[in-house]
Amino acid sequence: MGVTIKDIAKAAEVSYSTVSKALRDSPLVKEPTKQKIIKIAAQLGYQPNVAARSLVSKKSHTIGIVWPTIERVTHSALITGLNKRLEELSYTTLISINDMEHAINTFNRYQVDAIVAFDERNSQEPANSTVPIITYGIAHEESPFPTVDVNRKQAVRAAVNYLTEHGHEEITYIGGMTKVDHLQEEKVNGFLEAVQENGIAASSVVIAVEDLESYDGYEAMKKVCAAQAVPTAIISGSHDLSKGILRAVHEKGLSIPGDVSIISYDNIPATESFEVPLSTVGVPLHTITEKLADVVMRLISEEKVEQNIYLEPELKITESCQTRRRS
Amino acid sequence: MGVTIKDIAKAAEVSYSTVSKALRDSPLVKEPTKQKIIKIAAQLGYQPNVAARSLVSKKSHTIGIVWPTIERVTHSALITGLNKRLEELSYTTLISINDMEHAINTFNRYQVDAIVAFDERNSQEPANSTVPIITYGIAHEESPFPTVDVNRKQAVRAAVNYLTEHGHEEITYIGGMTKVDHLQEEKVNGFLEAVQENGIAASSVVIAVEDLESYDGYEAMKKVCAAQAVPTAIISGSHDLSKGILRAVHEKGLSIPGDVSIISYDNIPATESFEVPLSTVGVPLHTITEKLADVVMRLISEEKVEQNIYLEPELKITESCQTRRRS
DNA sequence: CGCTATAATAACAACGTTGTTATTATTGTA
DNA sequence: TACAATAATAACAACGTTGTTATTATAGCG
Repeated sequence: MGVTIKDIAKAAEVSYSTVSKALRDSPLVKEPTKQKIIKIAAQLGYQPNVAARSLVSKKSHTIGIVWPTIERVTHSALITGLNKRLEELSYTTLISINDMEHAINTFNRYQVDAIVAFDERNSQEPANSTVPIITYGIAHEESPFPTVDVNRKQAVRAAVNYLTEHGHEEITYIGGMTKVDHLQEEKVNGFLEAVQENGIAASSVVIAVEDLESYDGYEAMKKVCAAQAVPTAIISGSHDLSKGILRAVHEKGLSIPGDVSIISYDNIPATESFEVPLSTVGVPLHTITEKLADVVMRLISEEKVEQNIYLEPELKITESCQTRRRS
Repeated sequence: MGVTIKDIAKAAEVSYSTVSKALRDSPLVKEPTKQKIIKIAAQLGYQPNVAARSLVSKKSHTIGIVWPTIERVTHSALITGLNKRLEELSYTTLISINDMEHAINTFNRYQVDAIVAFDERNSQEPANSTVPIITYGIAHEESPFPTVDVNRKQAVRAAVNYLTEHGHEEITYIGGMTKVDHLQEEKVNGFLEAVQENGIAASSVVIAVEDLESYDGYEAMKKVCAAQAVPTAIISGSHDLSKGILRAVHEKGLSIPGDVSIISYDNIPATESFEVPLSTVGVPLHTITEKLADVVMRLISEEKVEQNIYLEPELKITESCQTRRRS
């Protein structure tokens, strides 16, 4: 029951090949004819059949996204953003929440033009995909695919450096520490390296949290407050953790930044809606999606792409930080 | 560079139409020939081209899911489950995180066989889709589409009834109450109706929470504990809220079910991993996805489908509830 | 052995679109 | 006015697959 170019051709009293050209805005069609055809197409509610189109063009104008961990909220905003950006570039996204191999099979059938994989454990085997694949996560040389990587280590280092330069000598990092999640591990490593280099390793602490939920931050911060020596600055490993940390600070009656300065790692916007607008360090979400879409487009047009693409984090300081007098 | 049936035909020295039949397991092909073709197809890593297939069959074997609110975690498990079920039925899902209208246009181009909409505010206008649409949410007669609805009101009523029958006379409901979210409102209404009918309206309380996160439950429960008269039973509006409620109870040193009985609304599994396995009332996730997939299949094969399909909740009582002696 | 009935395979048209080639209409120029 | 050059449109093939029809190979039987 779908409207095809043949229906339009009949209505406009031209051949269907003329309709095809008119709708693709070809200069081979006279302007008035073109206008007439476009108008009729709109009236009939014509939607081009992607199957037919991709069959002949060998392009589907579709990007596959592998996202096996749909429950992880952190990535949701990322995918939403990427999807929006790709729509702007008139690509459609096909999201698969299966494992890599299964997803690639599906995507091959659909002849997607490229695949973006959010699978953390980027598989070592080259996974026989006929189309370019790009992964988001931790870059390493052996990866068979180009990778876009947020430089998390650098981000946390920047936060530590900033705080040290502003007189802080007791800094506590609250975040995930499981070896499994490399993304979290990188941040911790950045912290440890930086405090070492700045000579404040002795007075610096890492508090490991179970999960990255708001409540975990809350509990961790309560622990921190209970200790005899409260640090002068906190670095939080994620946006959600920061929410909990703020609650704990609030309950304890401490002031920010009077008693404690806080910098939160994140790449989500919306940190401004907090009671205290948080200082943050990380790559803006917009930058990541922009870059991912950009690389995908380059891969599709078969341009060369660097193996590892690092995005540099930005340090955004607000009133949640203040300079510390040496005591 | 993709492998087509013609490549297989050449390798197997048969015509391509024979290959097509062999791969679709047609009885028109002799068994040994069939086996040979299937083997070669596997060797070459053949994946049928969906574009070509759907062009000729007018079926895409693809289901579109409209999910504009990708950030809502609650639905994630639902979509993951639905996706898995549809895969079993050899359908692929196309998830769109755009608004209904935009999504329908995309889906029309892709010739999806049906659309499942998780958009809460199910639009009144019939949205000119050429394929059947089914919505998940609150059923009402005017909706232009068939709707699968969890009977939330009934669920909470069942919880209240159970508790009343077991001697509880002071019950508190903790949950969302904004008029905007009908899904939450229904539960509250169920509670209010039931306490009224059971004649315990005077001693029953509704605590409204801002959001449905774990922390909101925690805060609400702390408020409850602080009051002079602690209720003998709590009904929680969601799985996440329950997590926070349990923390608060734990902190306060109350025992479950000794001091307070708890029933949690939810349809997510994994409540068993809690310290105290919670009593729950709701429709099992599995039942919902099963039903949704079932209805979708019926719609595709053009069978008649009821306008509103109600799923009856199940009350699952564990050791988090106990009978209360009248004081 | 020769013929028909049937099994097995091959050839072909169609799905809706695009790019190329062929045809027809229009214009410019001597 | 006649003829080429060019503009506009139409016709056609192809993309990879499926369902239908046509052809060829095999078996059954008198």
